[in-house]
Amino acid sequence: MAGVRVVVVDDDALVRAGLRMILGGAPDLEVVGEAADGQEALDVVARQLPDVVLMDIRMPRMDGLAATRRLRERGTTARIIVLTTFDTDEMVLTALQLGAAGFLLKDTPPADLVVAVRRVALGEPMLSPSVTSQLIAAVTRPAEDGRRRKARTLLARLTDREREVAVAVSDGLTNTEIARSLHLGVATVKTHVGSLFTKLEVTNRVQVARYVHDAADDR
Amino acid sequence: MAGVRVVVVDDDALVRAGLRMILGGAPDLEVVGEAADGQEALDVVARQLPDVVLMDIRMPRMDGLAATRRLRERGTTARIIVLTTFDTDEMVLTALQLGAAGFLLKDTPPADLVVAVRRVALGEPMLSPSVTSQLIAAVTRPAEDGRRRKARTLLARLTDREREVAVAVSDGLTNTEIARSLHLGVATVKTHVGSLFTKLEVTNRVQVARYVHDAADDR
DNA sequence: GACCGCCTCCACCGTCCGGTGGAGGGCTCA
DNA sequence: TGAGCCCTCCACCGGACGGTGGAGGCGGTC
Repeated sequence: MAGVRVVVVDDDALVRAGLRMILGGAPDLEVVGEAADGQEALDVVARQLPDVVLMDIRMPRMDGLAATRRLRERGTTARIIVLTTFDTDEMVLTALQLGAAGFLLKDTPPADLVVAVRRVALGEPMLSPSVTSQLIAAVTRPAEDGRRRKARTLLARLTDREREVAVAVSDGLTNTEIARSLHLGVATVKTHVGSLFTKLEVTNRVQVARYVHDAADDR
Repeated sequence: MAGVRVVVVDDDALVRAGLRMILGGAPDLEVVGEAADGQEALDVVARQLPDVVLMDIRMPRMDGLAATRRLRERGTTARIIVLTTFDTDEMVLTALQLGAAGFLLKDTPPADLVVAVRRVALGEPMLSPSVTSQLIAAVTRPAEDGRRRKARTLLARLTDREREVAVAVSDGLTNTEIARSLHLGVATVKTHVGSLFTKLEVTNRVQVARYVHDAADDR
């Protein structure tokens, strides 16, 4: 198969040279371009259409995150690996939300860097261990959990039909609207809603909505 | 340095044998115990005090997730790698919340498996690429955001009093209860609620609750 | 001082909601 | 073949909700 075409973006010429040397050592990788800031990066990527972009964050003119956003907006097919010295929570989440496929620290061993480029080129993600840890921490977040778990367990006790009705209720539909949307009689809907009140131990539909939101609510 | 002591937990003897062979091939790894279900795992881990536990999920008697929870509750120092064939969203999150240090699919190449055990022994996390992807997806979630922003801006347009009422409404209080809790007449509450409907462009209080939840909702 | 927005409250009225007590059919499982 | 659960639907009723059109006071601003 053809080699993986890589563009290196970093404001430090030494870093670029280092990366070029590391990646050049792998026969299946080819550095097809360099850029010293985000602005240049946009041009080079547009010209070279690389498979992978190694993108520093801290750069003059346009930083790596902004450049990543721009590239994504332009519908680039290049996978972007953000490469930086620091890994603040903010940055990691932002970068991933902007569509970065990888997030590596600059202390990544050369061999791992090569592996990362290959993997990302194949569409797999690649994160440094500490970044993975942050992600886990962000996802785990035991907060709220009490209420959320309670909501989940209570909702789990509902029958399928009741759960459908509960969701409809929490969407703000009236009984009549729910009946229409589920192809039921209004009386049936009322029965289900009544069961919801009993099972969830609430007295009105807003509280049902609370449960549904708590249970679903993101994390 | 001393070798990494590993316990293998899987109900399939063939799988255990395979893992033993793979890990045994690495001079710095040593399989010091096996278990065929979660219950056994607790015993073996207590006796061997391994550095790393490779834990299958689907097992009779006690599954891997329950065993992981138990081990953590007992304050084990062993790092646990969950090893499974499937990676449903639920499982991944649950496992990580229970304190698993790794989550690998059973199709992980032997070499990667060895690397994973070493890394986890050092306290680093190790996830299969597809698991990492799920995590990123869970964290990214660009959805909601639009709705959330909209909710925030609309709520910002409310007067202070209206916002108080909106919150009360979203807590599931009736107009009468809101009146009592804010020391107002019921008529006043009704007026405010009416304004809420107009300003938020909704027709009932459940939808008001949605806005409040969307705007406040955690992250 | 006149205007304007916010807060407070009132009356009226139709609709929807929530509570109660049913009934019949389908399903599974003992 | 019952018993038990779920789903479907009915009737009745009081109270809560939602819509409309007000009124008065209070604090700003032009």
